[in-house]
Amino acid sequence: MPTAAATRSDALRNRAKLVAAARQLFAKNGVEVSVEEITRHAGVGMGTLYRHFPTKDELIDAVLEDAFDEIIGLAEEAAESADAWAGLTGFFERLLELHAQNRGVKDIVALREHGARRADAMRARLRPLLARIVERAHEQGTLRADFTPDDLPLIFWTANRVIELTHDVAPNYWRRYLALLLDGLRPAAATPLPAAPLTRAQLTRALGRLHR
Amino acid sequence: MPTAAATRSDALRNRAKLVAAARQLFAKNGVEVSVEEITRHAGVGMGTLYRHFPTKDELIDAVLEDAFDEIIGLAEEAAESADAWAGLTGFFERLLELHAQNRGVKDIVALREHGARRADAMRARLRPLLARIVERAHEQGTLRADFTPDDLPLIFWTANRVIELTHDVAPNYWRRYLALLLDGLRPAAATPLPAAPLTRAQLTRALGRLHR
DNA sequence: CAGAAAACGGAGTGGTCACTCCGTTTACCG
DNA sequence: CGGTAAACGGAGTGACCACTCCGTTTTCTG
Repeated sequence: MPTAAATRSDALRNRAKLVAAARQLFAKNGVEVSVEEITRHAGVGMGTLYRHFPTKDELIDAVLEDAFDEIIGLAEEAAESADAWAGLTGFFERLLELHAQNRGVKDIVALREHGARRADAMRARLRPLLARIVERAHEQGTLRADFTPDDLPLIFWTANRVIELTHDVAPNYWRRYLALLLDGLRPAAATPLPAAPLTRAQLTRALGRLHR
Repeated sequence: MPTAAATRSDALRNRAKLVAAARQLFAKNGVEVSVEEITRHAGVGMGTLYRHFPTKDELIDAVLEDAFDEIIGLAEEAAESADAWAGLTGFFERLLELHAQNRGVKDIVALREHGARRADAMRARLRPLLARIVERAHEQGTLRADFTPDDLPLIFWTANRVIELTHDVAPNYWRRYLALLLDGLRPAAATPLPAAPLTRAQLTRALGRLHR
């Protein structure tokens, strides 16, 4: 009776070393660090990396799994908040703090089609949570009525840009940007908007552009 | 009496062909088109390009000269507007329209240190004009008091990001974003901001990050 | 403890890019 | 025209990237 071959101990060890090295490097420099640098940090060869992960994106996916969970947690917490506006703004503050201290996070939303199983799953779980917060904020009259859940990526995209540009130089400047933008989302500030929100299909296609 | 050698006619012609080809390609695809593609479109060899322009950035600089002038023109027009708020918002609308139809424009602010003589000059001319508009809007009470001229790049940076991501898919979506953000800049919308504006030095360093 | 299967490492491949070098062609002057 | 300096073109260079291939080493099993 042929037992399904158990994974060898060195294989397990090396996989763990790779993930640990990648986690550290992604946090410091974003996912664009070269695979060569990752293997060097992990003390293994290129072949080892590509035996464990068919592609760099798959490694990214594996490394960012924790971050996925953390983000989902933030959204669940936000959805439970009695004050929907506070929940929404708090969610963005936390999410962007995460990005500010871990540059890998910014790419979570953006992983390429292929190695993005977990990222897709995360987005799918996130969507209804955020939709509910927006809906409840509308009901509570604390969010302008013409703002839709599909406008949310706008906040993430643009604040990420601010973080990328200013984090090394003024690590809290993004908070100023976020405050300015949020002030425009209050019902009292609303003036008629000149263009429609994105459709789901448009949003998906825009997501594809996130990679350079 | 040795006359200073007059430039040969073919050299002049080829230089013009290069600039024309680059202008067209930059507008359609942004400045990241390869030099090989530029020479192919111009119908000249690589050597010819690099005899006329010591570096790709110098070529970019030459090509975007017109756009520089156009932007300065927009700012002057805005500075003359009696209603400073209308001038400011109009300026950004026009500037971003320019970007939406000419992808090269987005890089104007960002040219690398070296081949950026003209870009630097443009920024230097732009700064006092924009500072005046902001000041007058403050006087007229149409812009929140805690918004400074050094916060203006925020609008450009973030709106550019929206254009890059959505232009092919929803060419006017950036207008929606701009409207949301501007609604946050009105005095009535203002809540206290959690972080200071960038200093001039910080701004300069952040500019350096614009190139990926 | 032996030998087969599994895992390893890292030089090598193929792609892209900006930029260079030099044999060939062209324009201009007398 | 004819000779010469200027300008030309494009294959080649080197740097970087993700990814592959295969001779060598390690682990585990009987």
